[in-house]
Amino acid sequence: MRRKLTQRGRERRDQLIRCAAQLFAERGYHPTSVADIVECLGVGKGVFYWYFSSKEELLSELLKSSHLSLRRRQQAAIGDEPDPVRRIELGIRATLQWFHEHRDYFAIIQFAATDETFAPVLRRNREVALGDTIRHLKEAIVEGRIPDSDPETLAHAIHGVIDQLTRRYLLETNEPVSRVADAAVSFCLGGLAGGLDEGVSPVS
Amino acid sequence: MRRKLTQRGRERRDQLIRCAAQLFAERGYHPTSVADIVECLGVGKGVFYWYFSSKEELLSELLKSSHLSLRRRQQAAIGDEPDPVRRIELGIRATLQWFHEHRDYFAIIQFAATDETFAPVLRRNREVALGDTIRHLKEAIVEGRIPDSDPETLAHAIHGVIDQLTRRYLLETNEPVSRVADAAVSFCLGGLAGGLDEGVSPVS
Amino acid sequence: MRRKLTQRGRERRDQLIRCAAQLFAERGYHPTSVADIVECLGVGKGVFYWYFSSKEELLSELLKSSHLSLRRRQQAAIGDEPDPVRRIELGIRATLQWFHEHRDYFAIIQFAATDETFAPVLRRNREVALGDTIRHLKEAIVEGRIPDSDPETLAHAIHGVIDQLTRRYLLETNEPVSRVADAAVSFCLGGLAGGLDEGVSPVS
Amino acid sequence: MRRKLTQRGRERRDQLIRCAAQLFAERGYHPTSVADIVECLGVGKGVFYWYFSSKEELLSELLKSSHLSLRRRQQAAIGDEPDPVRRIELGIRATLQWFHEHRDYFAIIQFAATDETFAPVLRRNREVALGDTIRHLKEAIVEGRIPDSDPETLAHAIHGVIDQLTRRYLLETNEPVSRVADAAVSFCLGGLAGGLDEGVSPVS
DNA sequence: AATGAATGAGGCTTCATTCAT
DNA sequence: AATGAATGAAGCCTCATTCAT
Repeated sequence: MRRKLTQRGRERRDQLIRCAAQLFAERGYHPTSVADIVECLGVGKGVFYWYFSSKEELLSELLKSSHLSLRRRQQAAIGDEPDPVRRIELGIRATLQWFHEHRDYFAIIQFAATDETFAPVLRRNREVALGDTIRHLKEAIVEGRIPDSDPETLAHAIHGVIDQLTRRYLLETNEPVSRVADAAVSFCLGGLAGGLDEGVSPVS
Repeated sequence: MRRKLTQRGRERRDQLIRCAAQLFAERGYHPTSVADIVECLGVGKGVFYWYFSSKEELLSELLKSSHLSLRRRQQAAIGDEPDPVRRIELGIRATLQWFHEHRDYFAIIQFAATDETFAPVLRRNREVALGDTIRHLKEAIVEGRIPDSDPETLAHAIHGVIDQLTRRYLLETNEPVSRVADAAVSFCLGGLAGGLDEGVSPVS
Repeated sequence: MRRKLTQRGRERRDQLIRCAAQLFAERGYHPTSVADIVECLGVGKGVFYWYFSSKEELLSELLKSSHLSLRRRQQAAIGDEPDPVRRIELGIRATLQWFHEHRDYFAIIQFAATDETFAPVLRRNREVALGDTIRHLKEAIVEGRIPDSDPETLAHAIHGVIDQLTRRYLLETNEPVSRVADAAVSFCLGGLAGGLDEGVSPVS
Repeated sequence: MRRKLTQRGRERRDQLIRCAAQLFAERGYHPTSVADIVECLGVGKGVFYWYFSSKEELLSELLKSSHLSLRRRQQAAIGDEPDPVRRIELGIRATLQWFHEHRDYFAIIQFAATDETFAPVLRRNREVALGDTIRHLKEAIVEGRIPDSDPETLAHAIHGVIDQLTRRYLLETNEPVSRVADAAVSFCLGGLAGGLDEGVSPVS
């Protein structure tokens, strides 16, 4: 399937992914037909199968590229910040910001997670994402910034908080990102006891 | 669609829900056909539509009844515990225990959350679940047990942690429930700083 | 299938026919299910098959009994009127009156006429109805009251006029029966040239 | 559903309508399945839904196009005949001739008239057909060719005669068209009193 | 007489995918 | 690269009918 695409070709491909993302987000993956996708671009069905070998492949590609995009954003936000706890905080904020700008992807990822077909891609994505967080956590533990406990579990917990707050406050209601980010950071760093802990100042 | 059902009828209905739950969990809602469901019971297709007006209705009923079951478990676990923070902890542990025993439901709920069709039911379920948690949180704040911050947000964060740890350690790997529960409780009460905080002892 | 029915049995049977007639008229024969029919009576499906061996049989019975009812009305209206032309007129008026009171049957008969399954019953009914009209016509020709032409054709034409005017003015609009009857009689007796011909006075 | 069709496409569409017409006429609308229709063309089931959005739509289209065809025939037959009574006669003859050549459509229209679903299309068709007849009748009344009475009612009566005689003599028996047409014209112009009225000679 | 339950063929429609042009 | 057309398996659901009680 790997094709060498011309400039125009790459654009078409992206258009297809974008259209699909919107439709998948609105109606779900299964209820969206290939016909819907190409119709939304006003082209024939052949176009779809020129760029993707199947509907599944399209979603897989979408998942991969969106994850790449999110990760780039996180890395840009973190830069070369030396403090690992601060890096975690910056990562959380960047993630929320990214989801705020790409609401469509949230529902799609959520769905893909329920379908064995896409498990491999998602598994890989999550491995990477967790790896990033775990790296920071380990360093923080080594530096004595946070108590010594299982970093993998902590990473999962952090991602859980982000997921839930994203869903609720970025998608359902329309809270400003910074407020949600403050809450997420606060909870992750201090739990119920946290509040806006002084020791961990918000991004200034 | 409300029908007067005989004893036998009610049993059949439950069998259908159970079969469906298993198949939905294994393959997903859309990929599971009504034919699959009745075949798994060895009955004719008409049986399905005698008890449910559509596949959608079956899932809605499933979501409602599983939520009821989970909530009963939580209430039983909490009993008349006077300490609100302790009630939260007991709720978290009961929830994890329940999901451990009803792994099937997790994936199904996860999927339903991605499909607008089931939004109404899930919304109601979540409203109730959050309401329970929020009640404890408010009391805890009043009693000065935890700092004064938005209880709704805290409740969401707690649920997010539970979700994620459930998915990871109860479904994917096979951690003992108590260990996962300890981690969840610890993170929720103390965040990254938490560890197994002394002030909040695990269920003994 | 012929069963000896108790008094109560005969009533149930009639109730079923009446319910069915109403539903058939509203939605059509095929789109009305046996389930609909028994539900409209609030009884189980067994009842239906106790009185009728099939849905087809019900419609056949309905067609037979309604035809009988119409014919009785015509005979009552005609009484022992000696003038054959007048008898035709009285028959036309009685027919319109009957359809006015049994609008439901019109659509049903109309439908049955399009389905080979019911052709035999309808054929018989029509044979009888035509026979009645033809008898009057022949007598009228013999008596020189109307010119000598094919009475069968004339009978068909008369029935066509009645059909059409019934459909239009008794079912779609809500003209008073007498007015429609006047028009039908006038057209049948005098054609376009007719008007309200003096020689043939309306029922007084 | 409007699609841009190629030449080949338009042909397929017509083939489908023709096949359907034949089957509907033979077995009736409901008893004919989409599967029957495509099988009769030897194509896949998808083809049907490429050209029509539903079985209902197919019948509606069929009703519209057949009505158009009949009307064209009538207009061609009437030409620029100046005498309105003569125009009516020519119209009657053309109609009978058309039905003689398109027997299939008669049963279908008859059925459609019994199903509320198709009422809108048929209503429109009939409105048009009646309008044509009424126009001639009004002119005839103005010119004093026929007595002053309600033209709408007269038009209905005429159509009723045509219907009935068509059904009987063109479909059930196999009378020559001209003889049936003579009878229809005669009855419409002169009623029972008519006979083959001298004043209105048959088409010569 | 009557009921709730069950049957299973068959109906309409969708849709991922392929193909000729 | 792209299109309109075609495929046909499969999906959801209906329904006349039968059966055990």
